[in-house]
Amino acid sequence: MAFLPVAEQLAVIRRGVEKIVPEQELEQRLESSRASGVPLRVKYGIDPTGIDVHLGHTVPLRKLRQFQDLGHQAVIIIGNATALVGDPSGRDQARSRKLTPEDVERNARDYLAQVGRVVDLDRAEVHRNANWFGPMAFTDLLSLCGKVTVAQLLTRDDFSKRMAAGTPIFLHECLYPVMQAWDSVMIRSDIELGGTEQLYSFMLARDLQRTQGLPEQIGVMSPILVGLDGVRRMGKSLGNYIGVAEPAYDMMKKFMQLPDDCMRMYFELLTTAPLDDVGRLLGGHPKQAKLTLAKTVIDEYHGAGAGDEAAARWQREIGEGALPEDIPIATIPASAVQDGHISAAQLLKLAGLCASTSDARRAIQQGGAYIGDDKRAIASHDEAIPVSSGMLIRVGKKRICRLEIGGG
RNA sequence: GGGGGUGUGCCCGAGCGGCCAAUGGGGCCAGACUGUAAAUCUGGUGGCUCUGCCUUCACAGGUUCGAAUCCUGUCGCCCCCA
Repeated sequence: MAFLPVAEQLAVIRRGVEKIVPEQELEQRLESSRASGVPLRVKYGIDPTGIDVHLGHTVPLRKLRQFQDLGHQAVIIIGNATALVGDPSGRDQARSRKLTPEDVERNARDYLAQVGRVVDLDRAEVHRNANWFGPMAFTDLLSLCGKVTVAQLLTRDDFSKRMAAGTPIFLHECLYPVMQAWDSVMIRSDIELGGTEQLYSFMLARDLQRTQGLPEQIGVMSPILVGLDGVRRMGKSLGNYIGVAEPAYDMMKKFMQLPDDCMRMYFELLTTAPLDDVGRLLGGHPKQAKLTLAKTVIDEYHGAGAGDEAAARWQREIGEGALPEDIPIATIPASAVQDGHISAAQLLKLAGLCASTSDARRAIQQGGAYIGDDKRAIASHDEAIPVSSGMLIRVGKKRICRLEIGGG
């Protein structure tokens, strides 16, 4: 296939990209690729530790797809070697559940299935880095380490910060960037995609590629997508993410809770809407803009029309306070009911709306617990509530269930 | 190998023998307001058979009428020396 003129390619590539290093080389590389008709090899790697792909991951993934659509070769690295050692950033979790090779492989497959929603896997190369790290002898590893100095490692932002803060840095974590860089050597990447925090690893890859007599890769770095809290990066452990596999309505609810300030970034990184249009939209009512944002992204993952449908439901249930479509059923044992009554705090706890009776007492005391379709507030924790199957119980705005009185 | 620090509730961080279920901040929850945004205000944030009782301050022992606070040991982390 013929490549688009370089200027047009650059326009696509630059959108939503924070940093390209080295900037000038990208244009040259695109020129020579177009002249020779050889696609560039565009690398994106991830460790299959967790399995929920969220919108934060899709930022570089979308970029990868864009490169594919421009006719370049996507190369996905599954870090199944690195994943086995344990994720350096989540130390507590890494310790509590050690991943087995089987876990990692299952995660990898699961992960690829989700990635397929963004990237065209039929046109992508997929490599597992255990293929080259597995057979590597210890002496090979040593010689690889011989190419990197500790001072270099410490220039990394996160390491130096942790040094300063006195938090532990484990030796194997130091090897992470080295391994990642070696991946680039092995697959001969021309371009690597990732977040800006990857700068160090990307540059290290250039060093290693140079020593191996290979062309040096260019880093194309996306900004970090902030999560739903609008402050920290989107991440699974922070619980502030929207997963690509989530139901449309769940996505909708989460989008509508997004702080207004984040909308521009989300539009730029998660949609292809022309930025001029986005600017106009953001000039209007923020709620309208947010709806548009949500619908655009939801349509992408759930098909055209899914966004409108989710938005309509949101308007009904949240905007107008109608009852949710899917109210969970909470079963409480008949033995807990006496003469058709049960004490309020017990009820909330047994129904699973409150974690403990103490918690339930607090909720009631603060006027946040309601019963019945008319949302009557419960007055006191020891109030005897007449219960029957089918009655509604709620705590706050989000916790709701329908009661079912079971046997036993 | 030696020496010195440090370990508190979801997180950060006070407390350093009784008045400590433990100050403060963040987060989170509930109420008001609202666009289930932000900002703001109020209250809450170990458990229970709740005017009281029980279990918490790395872990295990000990000293005391009484310990998160003192002692001993174990473990983790940090720093310095070799």
